[in-house]
Amino acid sequence: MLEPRKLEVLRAIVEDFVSTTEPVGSRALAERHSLGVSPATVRNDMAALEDEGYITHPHTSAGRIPTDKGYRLFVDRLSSVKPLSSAEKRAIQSFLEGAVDLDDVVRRSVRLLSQLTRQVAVVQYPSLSRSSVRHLEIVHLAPSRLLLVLITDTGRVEQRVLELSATLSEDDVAALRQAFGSRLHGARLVDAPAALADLPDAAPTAIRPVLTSVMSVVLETLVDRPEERIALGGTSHLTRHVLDFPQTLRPVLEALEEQVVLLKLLGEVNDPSTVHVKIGEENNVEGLRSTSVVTMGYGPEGSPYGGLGVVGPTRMDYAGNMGSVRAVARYVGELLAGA
Amino acid sequence: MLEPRKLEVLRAIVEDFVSTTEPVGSRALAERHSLGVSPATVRNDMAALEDEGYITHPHTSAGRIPTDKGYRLFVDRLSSVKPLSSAEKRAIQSFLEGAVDLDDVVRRSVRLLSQLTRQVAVVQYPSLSRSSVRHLEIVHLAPSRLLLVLITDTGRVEQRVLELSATLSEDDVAALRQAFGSRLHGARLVDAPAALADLPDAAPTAIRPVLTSVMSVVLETLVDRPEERIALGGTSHLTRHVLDFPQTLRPVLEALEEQVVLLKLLGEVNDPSTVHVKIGEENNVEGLRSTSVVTMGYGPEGSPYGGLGVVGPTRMDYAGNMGSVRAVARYVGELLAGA
DNA sequence: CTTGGCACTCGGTTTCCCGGAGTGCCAGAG
DNA sequence: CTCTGGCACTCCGGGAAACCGAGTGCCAAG
Repeated sequence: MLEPRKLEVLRAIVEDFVSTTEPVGSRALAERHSLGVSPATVRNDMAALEDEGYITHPHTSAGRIPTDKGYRLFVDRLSSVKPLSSAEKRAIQSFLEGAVDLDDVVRRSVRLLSQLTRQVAVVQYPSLSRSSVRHLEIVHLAPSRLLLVLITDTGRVEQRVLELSATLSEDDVAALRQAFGSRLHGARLVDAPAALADLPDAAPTAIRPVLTSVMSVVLETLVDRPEERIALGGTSHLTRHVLDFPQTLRPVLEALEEQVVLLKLLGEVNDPSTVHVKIGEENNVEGLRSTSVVTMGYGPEGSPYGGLGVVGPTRMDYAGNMGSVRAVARYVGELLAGA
Repeated sequence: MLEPRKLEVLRAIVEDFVSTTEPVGSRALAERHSLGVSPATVRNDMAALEDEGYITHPHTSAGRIPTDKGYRLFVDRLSSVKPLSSAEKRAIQSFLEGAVDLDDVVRRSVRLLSQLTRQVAVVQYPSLSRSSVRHLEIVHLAPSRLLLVLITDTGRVEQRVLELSATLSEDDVAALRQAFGSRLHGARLVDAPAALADLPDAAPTAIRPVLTSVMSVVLETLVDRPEERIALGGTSHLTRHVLDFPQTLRPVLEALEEQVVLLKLLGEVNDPSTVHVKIGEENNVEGLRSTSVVTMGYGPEGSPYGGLGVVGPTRMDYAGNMGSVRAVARYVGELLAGA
């Protein structure tokens, strides 16, 4: 069942099919890969592989193509992540370093990934909930109007305007600024509620009512609205694979337009230690059942900022795409950590 | 050449073709539209319309389809913008009002437009260069590190971190804040250079070097980087029209991925007084030559915030799409003006 | 100017046929 | 027991031929 030659045959089938898009037959296979055996022998192995579910027939008199299970085995045991050339690495680095702000980093990453892999690229903005507060600014727009600006360590900025029932003096605002600033600075967003717990009691009674209403908005912004954003690019690459998507690419495009779906995709496994691959039916997302998804988290291990990856036909260059995803994830992680 | 009946025939052809996607013949046309004449007469008119370039033949024995020129005439003279139902209007309003910040407004507009029109929707973020400063905040992150946060009247936020060679005291920062704040508050971004012109001279010599370097970054952020952003959605609708795009939809998707292209599209005519339509070859953008684009500016007349619109096959429901685009543009304009 | 009639064109569909690629199986050799 | 060559069989894909029908252009008459 795991005889080396059969594995070798499977590898050959995957490689040939990925590069030619055509079902591969025993003769061609025996010729192109120096397996040292005759087509007939290959046929026997193929039959066995088919019995075990690694490959199929589109129809009787056609060559074989890998099944999802076949790809899975290929990814797990037969291929390794392909490192990028040093030229590519340099290109990535310099392209990413040209970014002026977080938005730019994300946009560039998307472009980079989709160009490297020639697939659809997906990049999640650094998650709010896992970041910490670099700065919380409270701006006094008008007597009863405040603007909160939250800046995280990953460069993300969130802002909120809030209308108060009372009017405030500059001193009041300064007091608020001080109260929140001292408690939140450097704190992780998830820890915000704890950090602020004693605030109402500690504050001067005069501003207490205002303070609590500001506090609720602050907490809401920091914690309750883990509104995650996603950037997407390279969808035109999908059209190259029209043949690969039986029911046309409609459902795929639809799925990709759903932020929620993408978040689920990247959220399921976004640990920055290794690349993850979901193949075909393994995807829990209806509509992406005919695609494969290669993802990886970026940022510090254990508390990643977010995830990124590519989506393409199951017939994809796994080794290469995994290499690109890994490389980009690492650079983005470093870049944001250093920012 | 402009006899009413011939125009009527053209209208009928456009309407039928748009709704059926099939070349329309003289018989069907005479039946379905009560023109009061026989198919033979219609044929004569059709021949004339063809001579004048408003319609064509895909092949000898097929019905007629409108040319770009035909659609143009149709849009200009034969159809009027279709107002939305009041239910639709209410839906738009309530959906847009639910937005919590600018990003959300834009995202919702895209979604709204693409759902209303069932086409690809494009929305430009409020242009920086045409907005004015609501607030410029200078935050003292570290002794020699400042964070600038610019908030415009349309709710857009831009931020920049800058490293200084000198270290600053809190008082210095307060002075900077005061210097910039007083001059910029409420100023239009384009007027920023003028507003700041006298600043170096007026400032205390102590902070002058710092001030000029801050100033250059401020100006760069405000003026030199009119980096416009675009949101896009509904691309899956394109797949419905695979038939309409001869060379597959590849080039269309590619064009849509280019921010620059989209900006050009929306930039060319984004005045908020009327809806604009570009049909097929009228588009200067290679790759969108087989599509039509319906656009409109939003915001105050004369100084719009930005533009929005939809992109679809030339065979589209012009009246309906124009109505939707206009309605959304108006609501978005009002919403941002009131913010 | 409009209309009915009519011959003609031509694309789309269906049917049929054939070649070729590829398989599965078997019997013999190592 | 494994590998190999041989061989019959399957079946897709493409090309040719035939057919159908929608639609046109034109003409002669109302």
